[in-house]
Amino acid sequence: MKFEDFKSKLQSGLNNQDLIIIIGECYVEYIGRATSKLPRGKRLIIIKADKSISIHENRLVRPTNYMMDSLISCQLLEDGEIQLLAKRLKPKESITIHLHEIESITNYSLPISNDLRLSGSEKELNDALMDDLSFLEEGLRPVNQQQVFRKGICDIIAEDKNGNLVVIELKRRKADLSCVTQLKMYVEQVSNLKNIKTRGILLAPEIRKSALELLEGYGLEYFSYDFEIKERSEIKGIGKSQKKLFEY
Amino acid sequence: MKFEDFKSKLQSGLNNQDLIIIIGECYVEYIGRATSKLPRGKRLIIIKADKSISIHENRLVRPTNYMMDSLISCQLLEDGEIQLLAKRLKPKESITIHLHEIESITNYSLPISNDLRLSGSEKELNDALMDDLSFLEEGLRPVNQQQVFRKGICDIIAEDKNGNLVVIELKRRKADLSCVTQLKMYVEQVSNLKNIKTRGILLAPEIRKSALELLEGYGLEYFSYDFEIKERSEIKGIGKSQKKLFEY
DNA sequence: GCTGGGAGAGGCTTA
DNA sequence: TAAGCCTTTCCCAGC
Repeated sequence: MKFEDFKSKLQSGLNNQDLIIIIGECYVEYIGRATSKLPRGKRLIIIKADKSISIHENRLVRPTNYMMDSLISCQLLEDGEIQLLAKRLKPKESITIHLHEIESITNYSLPISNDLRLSGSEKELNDALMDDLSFLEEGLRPVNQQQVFRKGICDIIAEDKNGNLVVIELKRRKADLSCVTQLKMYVEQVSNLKNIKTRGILLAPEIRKSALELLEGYGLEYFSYDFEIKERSEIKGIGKSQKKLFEY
Repeated sequence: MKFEDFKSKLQSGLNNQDLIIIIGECYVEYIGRATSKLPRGKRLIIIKADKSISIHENRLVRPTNYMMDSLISCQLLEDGEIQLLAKRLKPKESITIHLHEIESITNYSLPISNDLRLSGSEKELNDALMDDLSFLEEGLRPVNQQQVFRKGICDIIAEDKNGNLVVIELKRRKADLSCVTQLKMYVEQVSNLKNIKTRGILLAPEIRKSALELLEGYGLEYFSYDFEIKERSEIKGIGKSQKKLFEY
């Protein structure tokens, strides 16, 4: 494909905010947050209306190279090579696509919409949980949701029937070590701040064995729950899997 | 586009492990780890040789819907609607693409390669650091790299000139709260296991203010460093940004 | 297969 | 803009 044809097609697509699909033999270099080289091979290149660019191989969901908010240009080198360039200032990074052969470039007029409607996010579960904490534990009542602390944001802060503060960390998937350390940190923060005995509850559908051990060692509590996703997320039930170890 | 034409083109692409590009007006439903609905609109659909499928809008690098290792099929409903289905068993999930109009379906013969060569990963920095710990602190010598503990994996364990164990957590980007809690956990683990005074050093190019405060509160240490990425990553220098607070 | 953890994480929300 | 954090995280390496 001639450079002039390629360039005008590309310019037209960029101007119209089309979705641009390029198939071609190329060698890709990235320099920025890291560096990478993608040896010569046939690839799919996608340029979208928001100036995001991505280079895909014929496997995996994620692109091998990509950039958001890029400045896109192309140039013809003296030796006849066509280069497609994507640059960005913050962070400073660049993708250089050495196009040895262009099999096709096609522009598609697609709306720049943003209308995926997702159900079952943690936010929804959080709201559902806040509606009624008592089925987690009798006498538990919410004090605050998404409380911002000096260091981090607690999902839920509640008070139990004995007047203890309870920090609740909600997860929508199997809890791992990081969930436990996260909760631990919040409990420490709240405890220090309020200078009051504070419990910590990790609420997740499942928990990894090592995470449960760590949690128990910290004197925190774990509750399991099931959730069903319909129009709005519903929490089906709470299973108390673990009793508090230390009464301090 | 006629269903039979679409179906045969799709089948051919799947059989040949082509990269398949579909542009069409569609409505997408996802049920699985969450649920989502993507209202009718023109979208890009990519099917790759490894049976990964993704649906893209004309913005963002990441697809709105996607699935790995999917079983892909298509069917014609009685009312004339063409459906493209992607299913998976573990986790059980499904994408249903209601194709109202097919603008194009194109198969591209692309190799199923996996040859991105990335430099500047944490692994590389780790190796570079292990070559000489002494420029971090005089007398510091490595004991173990990537030590697997019961709960988590330490980046580096070293011994300082006074015989104290030193747990080093290396990050290639700005350290946040989770880096600190992660290091804290390792230090606790090592300290308990070996029953010996253990220091913890967080090594990162930058650190967030709140993370530094938390780290200081825990009696851990932070060192900043610069790195340059060439063929192999090189660590340019170590800056001691923070002195140990507690000598316990 | 599960687990741990990095990623050029991306992307969103709020201070 | 920075911080905090969820994600259908994805993806890989190790066990």
